[in-house]
Amino acid sequence: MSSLQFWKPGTVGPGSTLDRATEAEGSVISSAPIGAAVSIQAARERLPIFKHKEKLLYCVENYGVTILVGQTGCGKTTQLPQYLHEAGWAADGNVIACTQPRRVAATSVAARVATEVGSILGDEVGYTIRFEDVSDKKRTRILYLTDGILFRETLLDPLLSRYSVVMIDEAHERSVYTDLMLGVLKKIRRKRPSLRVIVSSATLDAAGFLDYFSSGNPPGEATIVSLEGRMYPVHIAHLEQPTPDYVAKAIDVVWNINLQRSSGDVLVFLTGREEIDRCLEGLAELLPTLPRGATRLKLHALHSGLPMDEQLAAFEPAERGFRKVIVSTNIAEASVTIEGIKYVVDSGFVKIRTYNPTTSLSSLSTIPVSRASAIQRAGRAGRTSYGACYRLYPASTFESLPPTTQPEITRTDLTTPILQLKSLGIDDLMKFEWVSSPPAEAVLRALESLVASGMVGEDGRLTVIGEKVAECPVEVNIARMLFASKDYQCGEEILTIAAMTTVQDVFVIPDGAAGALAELERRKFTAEEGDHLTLLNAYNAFTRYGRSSSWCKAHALSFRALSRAVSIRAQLKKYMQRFGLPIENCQGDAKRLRQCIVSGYWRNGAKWMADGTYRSVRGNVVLHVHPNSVLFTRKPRSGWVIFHEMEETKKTQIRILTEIEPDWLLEYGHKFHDKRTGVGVSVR
DNA sequence: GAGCACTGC
Repeated sequence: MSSLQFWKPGTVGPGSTLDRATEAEGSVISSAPIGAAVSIQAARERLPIFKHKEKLLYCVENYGVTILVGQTGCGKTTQLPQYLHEAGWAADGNVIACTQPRRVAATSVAARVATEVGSILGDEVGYTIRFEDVSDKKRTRILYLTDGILFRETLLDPLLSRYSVVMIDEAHERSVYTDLMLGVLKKIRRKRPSLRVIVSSATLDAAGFLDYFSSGNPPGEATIVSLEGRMYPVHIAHLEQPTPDYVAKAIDVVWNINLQRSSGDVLVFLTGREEIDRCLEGLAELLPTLPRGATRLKLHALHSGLPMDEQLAAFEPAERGFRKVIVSTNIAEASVTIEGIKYVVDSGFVKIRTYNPTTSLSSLSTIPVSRASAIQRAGRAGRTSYGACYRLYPASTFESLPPTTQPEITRTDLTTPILQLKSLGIDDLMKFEWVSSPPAEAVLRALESLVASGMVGEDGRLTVIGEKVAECPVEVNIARMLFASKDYQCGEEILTIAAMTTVQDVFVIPDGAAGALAELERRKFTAEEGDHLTLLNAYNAFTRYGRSSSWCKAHALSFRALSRAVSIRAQLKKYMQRFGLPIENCQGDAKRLRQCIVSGYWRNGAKWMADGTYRSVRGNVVLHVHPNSVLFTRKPRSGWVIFHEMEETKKTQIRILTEIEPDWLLEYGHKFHDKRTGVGVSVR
């Protein structure tokens, strides 16, 4: 067993967030004309330090766009909206909006600010997230919402006329909706210059946002505000040599931290469930060799696939005499904060989903993290006291990492975003000002698929059904299926299937012997026809047995997923009623149901092969059935299926399958054949 | 015959 002696001490470079974190608390406020002050570092050096919040107000009041740099904990999210309120920005019925990429952030921040203001949550201060609107249309002055909700609001009110200020918080995370919102806000400000925009980021790439808003606009002035957060210094150490196996190295390092370093919990960043389990097994094997008198270890896994109670267990403080070790995915980088972490072990890798528009395949691959991510991970060690971060790669590797992660909009399926942009009247997508442009191929393929599915006409404009589908908060294929349910008289069941395919991880599979048990439980719901109907059975059983969490546990179902499906179903039901779609029961006619599913997913047909794999109708790709499918072990009687989605991991896998008749595919293939190549679906 | 990073409407 090696010791920690080989660690080469080092610090993060000047100008990085961590470096600045060691500075005294206080706020730096700067203002400079657009174009002149593109460098935030330069602006910081030039400009005076103010400690009075009035100065902050002044800056925002005078200029249209504000770029805000401040790391977690500096109070930008909670304080700035309050300053704006005090300064009168919420007068005359105006609302100050602050967007968050995640639901938990929107709710928890709103609760805190409501307390600080001395108001009841939902009165002067409120929040809006999907399924939950805790705000008052007349009384709420400061509103926290998810960026997805605000984007949806632009579909109804294209100028966002109820807001005087929109603050896009955590913009550095660059979620799809953050990027779409920024694009739309730039457009809105041309028509309504009185709308103030604040873009808030924890990393220094914020200067890019300033460039974005200033380009193509008449000369004006923008403001750069920089707030310093309160954080403790974190000592950074790198490996001298790269390691061939970072999981083994992580085990080694955690073990040595425990033997050689003072008390404090350890957080390990790995990429996925498999690595986490391997790391925890390795540590568990070492436990019997722990010297007498050494601190004992309490081991926790943390990833989104775990049931809620197991996730929460990782947040509980360890018992006296124990050191907590949490082995986590990227979920601990930004989504959750764990108190008491003093040591971070960073593999330097992350699993990321990318979409290939040419093959319409999304794949999950392990890639090196960005420098911004590595800094963010290290920062997790310095929230309650000084800490240390052990990077399982050399310092030279850190320097060669990309500065930031590729924005999601550049590596995702654009079908839904483009449908929504068109609904906003943005028809010429080549002229839309993206913060980061997605690949042209991705835009073209998305347009093609919208034309093929009848959402967009040959003129490039939305069709009547396209307008309606754009309003529905589901993907296009599901919306098509909902609309088709009128013809097949099965709205009630299709509504459930739509909700159940939207949530993931319905069937819980515990490890080991319990896994086999879960498999047996799942068979109770199995429908011969395939996974869609199996999901329908599970949902119906869930509601029949009182939506109880203990019932779910006994039947290896995820209570969280099913509860979410109930909410989504209720929301989609409202849309169906609004569009005058009947919600009829199919009277047990599974054939009608399956035909209705094909109406949305006819492009996802596949043919069974003798070796147990499938071939896709489009492209003749070799497909493997996901082990979770009820058709994993069975040949479909007709030899044909349609599937909900395909994904590339080690192999190309298809999930959620239903057996169909091949001529159903032909029916839709003729109706909506591929306009570009002139080739329809061939079923032979 | 075997597996899924994380969000959001």
